[in-house]
Amino acid sequence: MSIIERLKTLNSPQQAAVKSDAQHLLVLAGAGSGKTRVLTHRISWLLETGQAAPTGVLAVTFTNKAAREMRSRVSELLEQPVDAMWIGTFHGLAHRLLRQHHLEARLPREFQILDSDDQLRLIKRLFSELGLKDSSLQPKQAQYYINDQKDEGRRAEHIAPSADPYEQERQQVYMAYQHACERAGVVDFAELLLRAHELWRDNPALIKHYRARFRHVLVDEFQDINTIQYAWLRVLLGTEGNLTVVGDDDQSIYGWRGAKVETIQQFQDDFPGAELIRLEQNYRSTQTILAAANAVIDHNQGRLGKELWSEGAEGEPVQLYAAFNEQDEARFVAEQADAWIDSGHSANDIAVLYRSNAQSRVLEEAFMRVQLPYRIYGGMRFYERLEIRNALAYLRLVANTMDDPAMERVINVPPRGVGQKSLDKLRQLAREEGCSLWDAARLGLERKLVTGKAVTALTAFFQLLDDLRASRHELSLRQLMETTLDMTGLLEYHKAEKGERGQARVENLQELLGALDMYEVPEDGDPLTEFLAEASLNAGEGQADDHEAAVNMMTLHSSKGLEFPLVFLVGVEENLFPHKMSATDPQKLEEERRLCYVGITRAEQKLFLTYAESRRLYGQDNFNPVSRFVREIPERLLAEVRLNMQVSRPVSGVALGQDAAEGAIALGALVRHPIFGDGVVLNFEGAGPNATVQVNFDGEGIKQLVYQFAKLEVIG
DNA sequence: GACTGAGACCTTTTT
DNA sequence: GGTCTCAGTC
Repeated sequence: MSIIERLKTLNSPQQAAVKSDAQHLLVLAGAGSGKTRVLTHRISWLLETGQAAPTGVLAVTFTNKAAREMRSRVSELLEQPVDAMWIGTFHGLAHRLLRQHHLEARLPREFQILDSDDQLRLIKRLFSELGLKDSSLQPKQAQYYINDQKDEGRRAEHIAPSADPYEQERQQVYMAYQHACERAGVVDFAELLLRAHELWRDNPALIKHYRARFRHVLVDEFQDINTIQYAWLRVLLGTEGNLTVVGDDDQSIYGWRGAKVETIQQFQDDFPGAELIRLEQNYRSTQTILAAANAVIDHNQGRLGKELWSEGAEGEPVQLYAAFNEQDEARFVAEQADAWIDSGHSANDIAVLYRSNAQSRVLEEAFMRVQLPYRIYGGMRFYERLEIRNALAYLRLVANTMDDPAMERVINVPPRGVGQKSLDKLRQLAREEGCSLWDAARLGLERKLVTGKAVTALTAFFQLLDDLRASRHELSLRQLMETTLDMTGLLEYHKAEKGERGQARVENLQELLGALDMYEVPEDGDPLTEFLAEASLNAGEGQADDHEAAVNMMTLHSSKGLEFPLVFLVGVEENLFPHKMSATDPQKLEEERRLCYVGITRAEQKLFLTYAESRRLYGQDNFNPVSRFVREIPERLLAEVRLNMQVSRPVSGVALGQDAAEGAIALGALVRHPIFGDGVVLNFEGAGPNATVQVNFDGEGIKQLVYQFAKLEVIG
């Protein structure tokens, strides 16, 4: 298809965005408005009109998935591979730069990437070294602190000393952590970005080269950008570079990990004269669903402003179901999903979205009960599994003996008799000598600091690793890994684990061997180093999808970017959604609202909102009112689902009250009390004249009433 | 080094 | 309520 023909498939704002010759362009792309289409068409437009060479384009995303999709769609449009183009994630591109310029970046050639888990382990170790074991500061918090600082571009030595002891400890850990990373030649995720920024900022010749090269920079999901990523881009752009950003301030939901909505909101202040194009026509949802989404997000302040519209069908009202507890809610969702599938739809077309992972359990049970297949997004990913990390840690040591986190991980896995005592001695020695744990272990052997079992164990360990290191370039990656698994006994060790766990681990290790077989060795760079980096940067999708059709269950966060004909948004209750952690802070509350907007706009045809009058969470019963977000949806768009059925009791073995049995009043019924007003029936106790009823009254809370005196009027 | 019990934790997640 | 971590014991 020619460029002209292709442009005709776009609507007019989309065309304007593709063809714009503004130096700085902000495309405000609402949910389902063809954001990726615009981005990919714009890249191919720039190339085909000769405004840019393939080597002159830098396109950045946040996830590997998005990067892959962009690459394949651009390649499809251009009908040729686009290998010359730099399309990737912020971390991936930063990594590429640092490899190419490791000298200027003051990094060892074979630096390795430290992922979150190893980062935390390292911090824990530093805690004991620094004597912070009993501190009120937790290793996890220190980890967040360090990453936050790096995301803001702050180095430990640049932070002004604080008088606050707690703050001092955090700074102390940051400092020690940084030194440990440098010694080991490892770089964490945030460090990739920070280093890449410093690399460009501090090397005028280098940045001059890249500025001349990347004349066109394009950024996807710009609302998710953090401080250091933005700084990195701005260094690259200088005054001459062309920048296109695509994003939606209403879908900014990652503020809690450093993303700054303000950056997109103030784009036109940073780049005066920037062109702003809004994509507001939605190709995904019914008009009713869009109206609901618009109504909710309209309650936020400081938006760039945008109103989604559609030429599509008006569609059904949004269904609202008031369950009386979380069991009932889950049962309702499972039954509705089942009915929809029975009417000829695929389970794949259904999504159940929740605010927090803790909610998934009850839903899973309900789905199992009606025997509906489901699949849960998120969770442990391939390269995060223990056995995989153990195996890769050996390879990391083969690549770089300075890698202390790797050494710590495998020095006694599988157990070979280097216990806590010996290990402590070796750590101590490493500290004294200022050397790696590897070298310390060598020294320890020489100086006979370790005894008995540890001596034979370490001798064998070094023999093995030296052999592996020597044969590293003769063997393929697979052979190297196979030999490692075999000689270290790691495979045997995991095989011996009891139950299905052992078997699953062995299977995963075999899959790892398969992955090494399939790995395409890059033209430049060392295969092993490149593979290890790839494993960290692209930890792998969730569990491999079996090809059976299944209902999709996931958090609202992981639903961003996806769409489904039928969506259940469950647990729309105050304290759960918006989450109580966000209730007091207006900024956080707005982010929750954006999360709600994201959730609603996932739905194409039909949307259910459900909430529970009573919810058991962390072993406690909670009675939360319906979420404010529901109340922000105009009533004309909502339809309350009333089930014409007997609601089963959650607690077994307690007889229903006499009157209840007669049908005068049911669990979940709406009742009116002369004094307390309206409420919902939560529970019955006992039978006969002394039967009591528990009612959750609006504004009054929960009351226990003796039924025969309560003068309750059933109103729904 | 494996097992056990007490205690702490409990929002969202990518790279 | 469930899970995970850590310290203590065999």
